[in-house]
Amino acid sequence: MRNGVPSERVQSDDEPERSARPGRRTLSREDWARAALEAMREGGLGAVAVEPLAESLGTTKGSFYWHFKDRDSLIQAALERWVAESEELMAAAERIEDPVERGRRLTEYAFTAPSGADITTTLLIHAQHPVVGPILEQVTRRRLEFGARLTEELGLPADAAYRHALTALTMTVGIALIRRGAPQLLPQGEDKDAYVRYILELLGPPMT
Amino acid sequence: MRNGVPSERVQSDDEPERSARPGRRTLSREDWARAALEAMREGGLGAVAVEPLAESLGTTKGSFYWHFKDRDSLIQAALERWVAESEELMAAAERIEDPVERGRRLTEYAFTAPSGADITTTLLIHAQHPVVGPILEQVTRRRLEFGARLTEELGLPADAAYRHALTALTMTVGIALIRRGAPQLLPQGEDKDAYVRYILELLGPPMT
DNA sequence: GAGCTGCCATACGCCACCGTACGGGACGTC
DNA sequence: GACGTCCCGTACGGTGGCGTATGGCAGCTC
Repeated sequence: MRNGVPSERVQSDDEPERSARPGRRTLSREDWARAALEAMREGGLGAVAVEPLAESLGTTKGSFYWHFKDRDSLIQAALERWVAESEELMAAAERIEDPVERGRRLTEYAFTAPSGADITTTLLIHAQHPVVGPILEQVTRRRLEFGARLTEELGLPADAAYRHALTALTMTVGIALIRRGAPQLLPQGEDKDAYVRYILELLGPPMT
Repeated sequence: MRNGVPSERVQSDDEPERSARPGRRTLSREDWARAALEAMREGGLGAVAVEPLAESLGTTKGSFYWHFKDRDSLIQAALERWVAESEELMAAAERIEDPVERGRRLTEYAFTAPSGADITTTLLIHAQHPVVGPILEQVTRRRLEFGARLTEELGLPADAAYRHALTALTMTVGIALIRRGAPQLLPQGEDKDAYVRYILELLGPPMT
């Protein structure tokens, strides 16, 4: 979903308008929310700043304050998109029949996805923010329950399943943070694959 | 004016002067560094801000810029204290004879210490900062080597030992972050003890 | 007791960002 | 072709932080 011109009409041909707003004349609330979420992935919550975002969208604050009450409501809108994405992801996982394969794929995804694919870590960092905190908790709780339920299907009792899901979350978050801040410390190249396998083995078969 | 009497002399008896500067007349560079490190533990790197810190020390920026060139050099000084603390901690651990006991104690400490005891997670968050990044990497690398060496003493080959140390770091960091941002998701009360035991078991006996 | 030095207070300019006020262009509608 | 609505540009004031300039007081030194 690149910024594919949501409600556009003509844009006869090429003029790229030299700004980050290809041929559009007006921006929608969703454009702002999308851009905010993107900025958040790349630069954290601090990058969700009205003026810089306006600049990168090739417009001004005037546009922003037309669509939004204030910065917090932009953050809210961006995070609502994220919530939807998260739900979608879980729904997609649900469509994988074999629970073992399902678990393997999810775990592998968590540890190999491009850094910035998921913003849980970023949000955890800013969980004190009044908008971020509640949404983060809600999403994370749902994910944990999802993971726990999935693990129960593998035959574990409920409490062990929750512990397992929590451990997977912890590892995911920890690795994401280290990858962000000190990637030199993580195994590189071929060692990396071995390390991922090691983690998958550590978390993968919850036969405890 | 009106604040805590900077140039006071006697302070006849015990009154703690209600400001953060009990009976002292002048502040030292070390006072600033100490306060900065403390602020960092509690409020992250952002809390290491000259004017607020001055306020909380009962003084003004004038003092600060007498002792330091700029904010970065304060951060540097604070982190140097942290480096020393870290070395000290490892030296203390070295004094525990039995390697098994040593490992157990270290691991337990890592997962039960009061939140904010170690600022690794905080620093990881701000690892892009030119002063933070290098120091963090240096300290973390030394800790990983320390942990790996310790694990080797338990009989593991070098690569497995490093992986183990890295995993312990990852878990520590992950838990610290979740504890900071969404502690409701972690087991509370009595479940908590069971969870800690679970983690210790997961990491503890590296018999792989 | 004059001066020198160490330490601090205060005021200032600068920057980045937030939010508001208000004006004005573009476009559909009649 | 006037008008209203939608959307945006721009200027302004406010906040919080950084760094600088400069003045001044306290104690010591002689």
